[in-house]
Amino acid sequence: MSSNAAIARRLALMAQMLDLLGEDSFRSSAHARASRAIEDWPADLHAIVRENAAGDTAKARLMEIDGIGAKMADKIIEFVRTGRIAEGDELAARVPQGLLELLRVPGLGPKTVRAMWTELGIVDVASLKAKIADGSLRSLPRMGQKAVDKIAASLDLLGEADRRLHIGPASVIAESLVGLMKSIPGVADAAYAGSLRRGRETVGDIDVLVATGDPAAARAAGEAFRTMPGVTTVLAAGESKSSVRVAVARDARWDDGQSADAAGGGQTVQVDLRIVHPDAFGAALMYFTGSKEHNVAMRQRALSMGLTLNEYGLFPEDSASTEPPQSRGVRPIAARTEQEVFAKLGLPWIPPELREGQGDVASHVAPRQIAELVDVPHIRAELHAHTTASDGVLSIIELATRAKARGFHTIAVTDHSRSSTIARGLDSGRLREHIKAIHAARQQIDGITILAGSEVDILADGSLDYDDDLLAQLDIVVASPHAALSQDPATATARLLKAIQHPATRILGHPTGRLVLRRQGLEPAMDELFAAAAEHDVAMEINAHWMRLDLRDTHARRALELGCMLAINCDVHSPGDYDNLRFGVMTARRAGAPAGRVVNTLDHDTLHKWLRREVRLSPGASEAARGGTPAVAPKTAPATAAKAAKPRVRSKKP
DNA sequence: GCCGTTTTCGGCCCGACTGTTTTCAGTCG
Repeated sequence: MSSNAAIARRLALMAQMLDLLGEDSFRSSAHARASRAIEDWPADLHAIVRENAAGDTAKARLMEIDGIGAKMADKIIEFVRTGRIAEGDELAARVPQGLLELLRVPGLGPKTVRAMWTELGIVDVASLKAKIADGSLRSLPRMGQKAVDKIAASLDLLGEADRRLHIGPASVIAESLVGLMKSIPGVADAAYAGSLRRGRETVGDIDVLVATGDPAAARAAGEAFRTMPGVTTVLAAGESKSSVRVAVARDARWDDGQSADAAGGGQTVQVDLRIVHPDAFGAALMYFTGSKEHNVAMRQRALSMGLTLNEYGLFPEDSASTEPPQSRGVRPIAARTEQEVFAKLGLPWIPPELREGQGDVASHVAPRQIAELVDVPHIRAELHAHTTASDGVLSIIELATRAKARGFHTIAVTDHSRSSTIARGLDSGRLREHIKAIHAARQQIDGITILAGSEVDILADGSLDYDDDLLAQLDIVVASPHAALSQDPATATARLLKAIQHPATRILGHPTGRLVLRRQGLEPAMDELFAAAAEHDVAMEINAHWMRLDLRDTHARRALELGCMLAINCDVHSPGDYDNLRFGVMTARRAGAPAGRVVNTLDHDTLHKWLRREVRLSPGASEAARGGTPAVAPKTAPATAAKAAKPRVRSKKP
């Protein structure tokens, strides 16, 4: 767990314990909000506290984060210095820790769990099961047999509900469902929303929106949704909202048997369907895309303009009425498209990837920066691909043909180096032959340049896996860590720095080696890597495979701030891997990356000059700051290099 | 516990669904 995640988790637990104790709910939500703010914060809070040894400086820096006030900053500092938060320990002493597990049961919230605890002495899953068995759970207020049955069923699925799903398989489910909905007569439109649309690397559920003004079509859509293939449970079935759980297909390449649960069953994911009128589709899409923080900020912005915003549209605010405007027949000012709602709020259309509530609604998101954000059509080259020579399934020609069909001008063949024995890495002799084969393939296909490269292992000591003479013969070297991924941070930092400094290295491939939801990977000092990469003009890769997404969004944002170039590569092993490009692009967009900072968007000549080190592209930290990237700065720039990049979003206390 | 172009006190987003109720509390997103 990264250090920010540890702090975030502690504060989230405190929020839950406050709830269970029946304390002020706003105090609880303040802790929950702080937790979310920290979890997504791009800079390492431990570093901020350590680097600002004077307590007041660290505190001031922390308080620049939206949602962190004086007391929360003190708690963070205390946690960094001692590994504990005294107030959290006191709460933990008052709350049976088994109750926290109960909060994860779908349908059980703090009020109910608190009642179970105080009325019936339930303190954990076991005692809850006992009270269900002896029938005493029914004695709680508003606790009927149906509710008891539901809780009993949920208990069996405990742990499943909060398992997150990779963006790759989630997209497959969402897109097939959107297709199904659009095929229903009378359905005007359908789209997925939620964290999937924002391009988060994992999602907790899938939200799909259907637009229709026809009640019969609405009923048909709901029915089709609840009976589609893969549905294991129907959780809710209303007129405008249904929820189901759907079985997730397993992925052969990454399936190591661990994804099945103890009972041998597969993973499921919750899918929510909302049916709205076409006239309100934009407002609904906006609402269900989130994030929660973004929505709160948007609503607050609306209120400050004398308007009120909900999933039915943007309305004039009428504080005299308690009934919502759409129920009173008030016509919305804007509702049909997202664009018009943003416009009426005086904002440019903010791409979903930037709607994380980190200042995106505040005034400093410039239309120009949004326009410059990298997008899939900008990508003109794939610089990390494998063939049958190592662990790919395509030949050189097949690889190039598919790249050309996508409109790419360059494809780099980068098979594994000799130390990656499991991936059939090439020894020096095979690599020499492979280079010849690539040169021969060039003669067989027009309209695309095939580069002879290698994905060279960064060995545990930071040296590269071939000798310098051989490396010098390659058109491109992607240097990547594959083994020794449990090194301590200091060793990992030195290792990767050495690889960046090697004159042959052009791209640092999947820099941490993490696998999403599977493996933590290396935890080097990212700022040091990015500074070195900017200096040596090495591009930092965003590996687009949904299992890797390495660099992750927050790291990529930091890399841009420190003046690095990025590379977005599919790490192609099979034909379908080219389709992962969008996940890498979304990750880059979440980092605020302009197309001009991604080497894969370069025209042919510039790219090849860069590969030959005839031009330098990395702007470096000071230039990057002047360039105003990334598109959305956090509330304040998290560390020194970016401090000059942006004015503060808004100053808090003087 | 946080926050401020209504503010340093008094607010804090808003609606659907469920299951339990004859009008609503709790959960969820």
